[in-house]
Amino acid sequence: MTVYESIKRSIIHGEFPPKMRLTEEYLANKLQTSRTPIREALKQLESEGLTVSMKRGVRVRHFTKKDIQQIYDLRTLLEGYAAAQAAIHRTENDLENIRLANESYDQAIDSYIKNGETTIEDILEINHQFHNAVIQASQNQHVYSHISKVVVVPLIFRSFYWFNEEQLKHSLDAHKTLLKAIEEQDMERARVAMHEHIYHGRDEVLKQIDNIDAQYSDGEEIQ
Amino acid sequence: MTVYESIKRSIIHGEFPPKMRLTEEYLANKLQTSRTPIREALKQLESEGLTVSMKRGVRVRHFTKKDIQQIYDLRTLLEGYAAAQAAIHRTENDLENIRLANESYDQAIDSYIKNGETTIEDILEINHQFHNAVIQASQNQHVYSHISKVVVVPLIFRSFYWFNEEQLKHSLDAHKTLLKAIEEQDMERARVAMHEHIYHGRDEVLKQIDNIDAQYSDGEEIQ
DNA sequence: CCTGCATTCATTGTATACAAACAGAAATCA
DNA sequence: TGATTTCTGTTTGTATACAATGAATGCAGG
Repeated sequence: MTVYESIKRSIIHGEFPPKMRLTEEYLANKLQTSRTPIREALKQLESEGLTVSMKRGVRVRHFTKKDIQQIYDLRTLLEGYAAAQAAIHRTENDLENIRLANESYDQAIDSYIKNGETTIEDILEINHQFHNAVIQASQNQHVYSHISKVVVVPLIFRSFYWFNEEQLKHSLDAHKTLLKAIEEQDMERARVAMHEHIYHGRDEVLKQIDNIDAQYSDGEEIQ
Repeated sequence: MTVYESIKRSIIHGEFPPKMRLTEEYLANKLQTSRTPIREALKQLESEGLTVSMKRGVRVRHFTKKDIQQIYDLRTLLEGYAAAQAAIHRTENDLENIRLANESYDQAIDSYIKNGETTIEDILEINHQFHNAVIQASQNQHVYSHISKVVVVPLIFRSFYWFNEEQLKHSLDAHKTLLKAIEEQDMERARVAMHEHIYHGRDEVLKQIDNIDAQYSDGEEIQ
């Protein structure tokens, strides 16, 4: 794992919480390396928006509720577009990949509900694979980099997630609707299916944020 | 000007042409600095997609015609969204900024046509200000970072641009239509106006690329 | 007690030395 | 001759020393 990936992981997993100051020496010590690779990694993280730098030093970015809303709006737009394009441009091979990811997702949720070995982390990962398969099928190489930027942020709130059986099944249904629309090359239905799917996720996350913690109100600004 | 800005500028202005290898020492020499700041800048540029790194070293990214098409599609999507949001959410202050930028644009084009002191570079800059004013009015802080990523790439082909009187006036009309839609809070008309505006630009750039140079065919891949 | 200034400390910015890795040339052997 | 290996030079990766710069602290004067 590179230095960059390691820091990113720590941010996403909440080990480095929002607003935490990241000094170079601290990170260098923690990751058993020198400051040079740390600085490079921090520059990358900053241009991806996961950190903010001030006159002196850099902090983990704090996202307000408003940020989450806006980021989800962009994600809806971008993934909706990807789904619509996938409906038109998908090859047979792409279709096969989406079907496979869909099956894995089906099984994972089944296993999770039946108290199998599957964890929430597994489900998130397989969900991610399904979405990636759709993006791949859109045949637009550039859309991926934009989507990955908006996908990461809500993961920071992962610890809040609470998936009940109903939500998971709802999500599975959404994937199936989407798959069908892409199979039938129905651009608009694909877009709408993706829109609804993501908006549903957005609502869930926002609800959780509201319930569990008040520190994400819009009042506070990113330092 | 920071090291990062300087390298970026050189890429955009074609001084560092596509596929050119950028060695750290060369850049350090050229910019009269050491390798450390150069490496940081290169990492940033890479995560913005302006360079590609190989096993050894980094090169200026080469964009094919297909890349340009896809990037313009994304720009259309994103700026169209920004325009629609601006129509709903713009404040009076935003409106004033857009109007001002529009006026500057009007004057600049007038001056350019009448062989005033205004250059194409000036017009590009003022056009940019107008678009930024619209993005600002959308009230979505995050959309800007995505748009700036897709706006930069076509600039690399700036040397191909050929603006005739007709095109400039067409562009000015488009801005005015957009401004009106935003004034009247007509979301859909704002979106459509922006879509058409950008698609027009896209067509022009693609036409120029076709005419002037054959090296951007899809066959070649980015090394 | 508060405000402005100076000193001190922590941390970042930059340069540079050295180690590691890769690419290309040269040499060796079949 | 052609393939494979070894050697060599160039360029990147990492560590570290030192310089520069904010931030914090304390002190003096109003």
